Amino acid sequence: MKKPRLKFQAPTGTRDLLPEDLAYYKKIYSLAEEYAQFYGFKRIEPPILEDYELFLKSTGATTDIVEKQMYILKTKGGEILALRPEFTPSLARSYFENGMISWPHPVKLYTRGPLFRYEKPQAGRYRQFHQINFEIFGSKKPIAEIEIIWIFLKILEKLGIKKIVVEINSIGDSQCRPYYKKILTRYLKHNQHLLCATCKRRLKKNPLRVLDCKEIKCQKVIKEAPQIIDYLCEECHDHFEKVLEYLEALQIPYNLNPYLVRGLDYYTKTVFEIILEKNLQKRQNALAGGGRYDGLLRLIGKQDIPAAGVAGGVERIIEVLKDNNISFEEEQKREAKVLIAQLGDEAKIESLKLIEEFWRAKIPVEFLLTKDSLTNQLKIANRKKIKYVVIIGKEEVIKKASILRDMETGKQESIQREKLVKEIKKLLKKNK
RNA sequence: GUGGUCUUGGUGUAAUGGUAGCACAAGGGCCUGUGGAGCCCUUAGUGGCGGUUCGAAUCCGCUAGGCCACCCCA
Repeated sequence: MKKPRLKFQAPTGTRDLLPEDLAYYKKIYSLAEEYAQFYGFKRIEPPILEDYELFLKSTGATTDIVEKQMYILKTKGGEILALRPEFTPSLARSYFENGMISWPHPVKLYTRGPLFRYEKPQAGRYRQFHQINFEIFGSKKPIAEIEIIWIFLKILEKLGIKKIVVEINSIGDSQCRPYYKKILTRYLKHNQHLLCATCKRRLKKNPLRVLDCKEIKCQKVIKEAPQIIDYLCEECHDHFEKVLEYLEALQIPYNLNPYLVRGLDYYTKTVFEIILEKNLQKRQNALAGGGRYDGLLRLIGKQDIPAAGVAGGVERIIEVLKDNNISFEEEQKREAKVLIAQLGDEAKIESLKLIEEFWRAKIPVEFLLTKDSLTNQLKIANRKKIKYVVIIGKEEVIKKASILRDMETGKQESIQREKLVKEIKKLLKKNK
């Protein structure tokens, strides 16, 4: 693959979504929306731009996303804004700003749309990408996590994606994590000389992230490291146990991965990724990720509101669909069975009026107002395999008539203009 | 951020240092009011910059972009 060397082209990592691409998006969005509605998630649409600090405070200053992946811009007025790199902070902000705190709880929100992260593009990764996102605000019950995982798995299932695993872990909360952090840090410091350079840095800023490292030398250290699950406080422990129980009961395939910590700061207790079985080993290209973030809303608003959410990557899902030769093109291809051919200016004007009549009758029509020769119009009708052609010329305009030609039989008849649409409707019905 | 690899009309390709060619697509015509075939015409290309050379799509360097991997993640 290459790109045309035009003067202008889409910026790195962005692209035009063409009709065939959009067929996939449409399918995924409509399915997600159906689920959202059925499960009581209200759709909202936050702005693409947000205050830069929103992400700094919530996503976390030491995360990769904030540290190096955000598109940041300064407005004429001097505000510093960011193109949203994820949805959750926006939704949390919106929750407070729009007084959802007085809605019946839990408040369940669904959203979707483009997100932006400045990264090197590669398989299943773009700088502008799309997610579908489900959030539950106001419940600390473990079933909340299960509900969003369940919904997501069902959506994938309905799309025809199989062999999916939920990678899951608990990373504790403000009670137990600080303690674990201390223990882990002590352990890592002891073995600091064995760690890679990045991890030495992580050790100072965000020691949990060391567990995520895939460097072989770090892996050795990590293997022997104390695991968070052994240090969970009673509350977190019970919570996680319940989550796992639910997963078992629902027969959801999962993999308890004690090293899963995820790149965002705000998570508490449950964290998970939904991933293809075959990508499990390398933990590559998660289809979705999420977890619980009981501390996040406090950072944005004034109250402590427990919450959980999941975000799925639309491009990632499409990638899998394509790998499995699942396509939705057919649904998109609803070609017209009628073409209006015209001759002369009067007929062009008449055609527009006629097209509108077809629109009202909900009959899809093709037309070629920019063509002058009837030969060409018929040629195109033929190539597009359109069965009926309506021909309107000067004469027909004057006589308030029209010619209806059956392209398969070659027969044609003159029909009064006002009866035309009705007549075609009848014919189409018969043909079904 | 690091590394690999690729880039010729709209698409698919040919030309291995010496005339940038072919096929398809697109537009038009033969045939101003009747299609499917055929024939003809037109549009349109070596990503960009520089170097080597009498001469560069071809060799070299840089750059941009695509794809991929690492990192990280959706």
